[in-house]
Amino acid sequence: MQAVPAIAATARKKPSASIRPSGQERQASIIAAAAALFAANGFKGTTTKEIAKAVGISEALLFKHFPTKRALYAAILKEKVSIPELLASVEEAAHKRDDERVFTLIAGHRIRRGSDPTLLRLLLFSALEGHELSAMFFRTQHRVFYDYLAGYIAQRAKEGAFRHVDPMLTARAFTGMITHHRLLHEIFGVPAHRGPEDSVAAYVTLFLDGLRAVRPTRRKAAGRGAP
Amino acid sequence: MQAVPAIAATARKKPSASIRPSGQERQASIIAAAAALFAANGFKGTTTKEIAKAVGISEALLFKHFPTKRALYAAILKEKVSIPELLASVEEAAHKRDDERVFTLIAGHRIRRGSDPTLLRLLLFSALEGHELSAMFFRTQHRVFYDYLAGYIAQRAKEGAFRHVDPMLTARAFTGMITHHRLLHEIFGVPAHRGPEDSVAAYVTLFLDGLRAVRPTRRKAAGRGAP
DNA sequence: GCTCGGTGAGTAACCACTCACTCACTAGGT
DNA sequence: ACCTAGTGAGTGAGTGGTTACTCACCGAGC
Repeated sequence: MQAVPAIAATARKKPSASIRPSGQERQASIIAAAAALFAANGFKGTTTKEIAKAVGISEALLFKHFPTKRALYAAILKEKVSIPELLASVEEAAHKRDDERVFTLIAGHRIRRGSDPTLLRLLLFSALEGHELSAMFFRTQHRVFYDYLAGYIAQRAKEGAFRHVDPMLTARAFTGMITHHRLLHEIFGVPAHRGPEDSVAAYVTLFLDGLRAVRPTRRKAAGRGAP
Repeated sequence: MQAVPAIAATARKKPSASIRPSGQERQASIIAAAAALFAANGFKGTTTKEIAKAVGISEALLFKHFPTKRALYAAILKEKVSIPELLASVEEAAHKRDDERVFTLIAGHRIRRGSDPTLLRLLLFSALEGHELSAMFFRTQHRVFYDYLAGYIAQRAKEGAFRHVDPMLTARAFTGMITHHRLLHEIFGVPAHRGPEDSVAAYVTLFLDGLRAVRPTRRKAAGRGAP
């Protein structure tokens, strides 16, 4: 719904001192404006006329840069959706067996990703609308992310530091804890309960303590009374 | 994308023994067919022509039953999205302080909800596309669900059974653990790791142990070696 | 003078929605 | 028993507006 007037303003027709932007500059400004619109309204909900207006150019020029609407959409997804660069620092922490740091790094990364509403909406829309690139992204993301975390959990369990849990289930559970909060807020409009970053420590502590806990002796119904 | 031929078949023109369906029956069959299409392709991605074809009637008749496409969509959301009936059994378990049962009931309910792809997609699409009813649903859902769970966690912490955690954060974390798994599978096409129901126990154990754990003595980097 | 950034004015297809109309059946008067 | 007026289910053939995309044509700078 929301337009992107800031971008359009940089490209207005000025009869005097006309610094005509190069093809690449134009392409970048088109992608920026279109990404915002696609994120807000989805692929079907966005018209090429709207995009052209937001950039400040004619529809015809839009089709000089991208042969079809779908090609523009694909270019945006390809640009926005990149494999994260977090693995180096995580691997270092993992080598040191610094569980807190491993989980904190991963949680922080997820929160940062989830806090970009444009990216979040773009990804959800593309998945729901069944765009091929979205499926590919998740396959890749899955490999570098969930598989790594699951592997770490399995290793720590073997070393006796964690309880014996299902590693992949646990990796997904941890990720879900983080992203659900962001999803509720960014997509469903539920008010944010805390600042995104200062909840990381709380999540990590809660989760790690669960992983490390020695199973308590079965004490069913410990303590009685109305809630 | 997928048509609903079964429904259409019941309403074909048969010169002999023509049992014309009543208005209410028609209305129900329209809602069923349209819900499947809206869930698959979203509001903007579904045409009234497609819906009429799926039901097996003319477009004109569709507009005799629902004044606009939007009204049909609203009727579907209103029907599909109902407040869950789970609170009675949960309250009983909560009164008995049966933590396992409280969390298991809630987890099971979330999984059952999340396992209906039509409902899940309908809800996500409507939230992304900004339909008013979706926001309302989540406000209601939030009250009866998250608030209750957070209240229970706070109470149990006060009684000394749980550690002192942020109750709302913890309630959302638990819910997120459950739904993320379903989201990955149903929306993003990540293969299911386990059957949905048999992961409940694993989640609950992991989470409850985290809540009950006595904070372990700080032991940074316990155990070394390559992963 | 030729390329490149840029456009106004289209076009065919598609969209939600309308209209004038048919058909099968029923209730009631005669 | 028969006519008839009414009713509700149902439709073919549109309507005006919108959509993605095209094309012939500019004007400025190298």
